[in-house]
Amino acid sequence: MRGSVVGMRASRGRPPASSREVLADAACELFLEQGYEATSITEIARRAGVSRSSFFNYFAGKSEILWFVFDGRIDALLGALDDPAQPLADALAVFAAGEAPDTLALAIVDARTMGVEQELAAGRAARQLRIGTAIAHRLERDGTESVRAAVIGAGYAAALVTAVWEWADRGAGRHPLDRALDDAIAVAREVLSAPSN
Amino acid sequence: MRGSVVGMRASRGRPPASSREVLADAACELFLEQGYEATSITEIARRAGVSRSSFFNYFAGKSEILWFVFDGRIDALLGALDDPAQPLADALAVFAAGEAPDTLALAIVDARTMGVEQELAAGRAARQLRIGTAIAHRLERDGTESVRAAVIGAGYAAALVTAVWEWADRGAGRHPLDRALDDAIAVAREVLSAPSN
DNA sequence: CTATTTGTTAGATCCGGTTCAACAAAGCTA
DNA sequence: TAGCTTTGTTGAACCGGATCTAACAAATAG
Repeated sequence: MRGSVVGMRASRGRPPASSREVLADAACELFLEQGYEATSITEIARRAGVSRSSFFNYFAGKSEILWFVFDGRIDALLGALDDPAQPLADALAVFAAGEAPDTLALAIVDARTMGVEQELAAGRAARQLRIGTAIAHRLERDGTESVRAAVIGAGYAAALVTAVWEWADRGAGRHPLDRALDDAIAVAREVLSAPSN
Repeated sequence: MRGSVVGMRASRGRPPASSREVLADAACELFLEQGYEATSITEIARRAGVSRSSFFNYFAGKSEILWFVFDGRIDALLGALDDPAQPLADALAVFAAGEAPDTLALAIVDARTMGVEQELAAGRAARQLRIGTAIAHRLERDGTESVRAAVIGAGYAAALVTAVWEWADRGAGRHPLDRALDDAIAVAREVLSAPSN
């Protein structure tokens, strides 16, 4: 059974000895056992059976373990926002449809036992701002004044991220994320519908 | 001329050999000369005539040099929001009236030459989220549903922070900050005035 | 003068992150 | 089969931010 991971390897070169999944699983185990801060990258790599150096071939840093799925959604959203033909509502729908951010949900639920509250707050802030400014840029490009655009963008961003948090807090598996996101978007649209969008 | 800094020292013990101001000035000089990342805490301390260890008696970290004035305003805002008697509008006015965040303004204007864009983005995100969630909590306490509260809070927060950025970009000294903030708050209030606040 | 309080300092230590050169395993081509 | 290229792993050194601690210094109160 060669090329074990998924399908056949198409490319040349030495095959990877591990995968993001393996690393992420090992990391989440350790986070639950000892907490996020107390777990060093060296330990994660050791448990995953990989060298510390190799860890950085899979993740740019420790925090990325929590965020990489979520960040994938954000990238998709930003791509959709860049397309002038696609209306804002459709771009937001793009964000709502995507892979479920499991590692993030785990971190949110077990934030206390993981001691990951600091990182979660900082990471959430960075993502929310990224989403908000992207939407704001789009609105500015379409002619909206800058402060107004910032307010609207931040509002939608807060709706999306808050929805993800509430979804995770309710037990990520039990309810579909896309529903929660659609509802949140609807609320935001209602609140943000002052004279001229 | 004893107890040089400000007034007489009331308390016992060894008097401080330096001050936040001295450290901050030395740091800003170095940031402008070599950039933010390239300037180590050791260098800052050396230029200020203080040991590296001592630096941490004045600032919790390198980034705090940029943010401590701004953070003071945020703390004031959060305190005002905690007072149930004080209406939201008044609390926002509290934020608008305060010391001018000079180190931050410098960093914003010279972000490129300082190479401080990363830190500015991350720090801004953290502050904007902090403001936004504080306002949202206040609204929730007053009976607003959570997603709606998050949207409104994030909107006001974005307005405030965006206003500070635009004020700095225009050359912090040339225009009064409080005016810019009042205008931004007005825009936010207008955008966020959907059915039921 | 002594005790207490406050602050400074050097040093060790830890960890995240970067960089680099050496090595290993695969496919491709002859 | 023998190289060559590509891709990936590994160890080691290095840097800087941050924490901690014990020793030292300077002021005041009694």
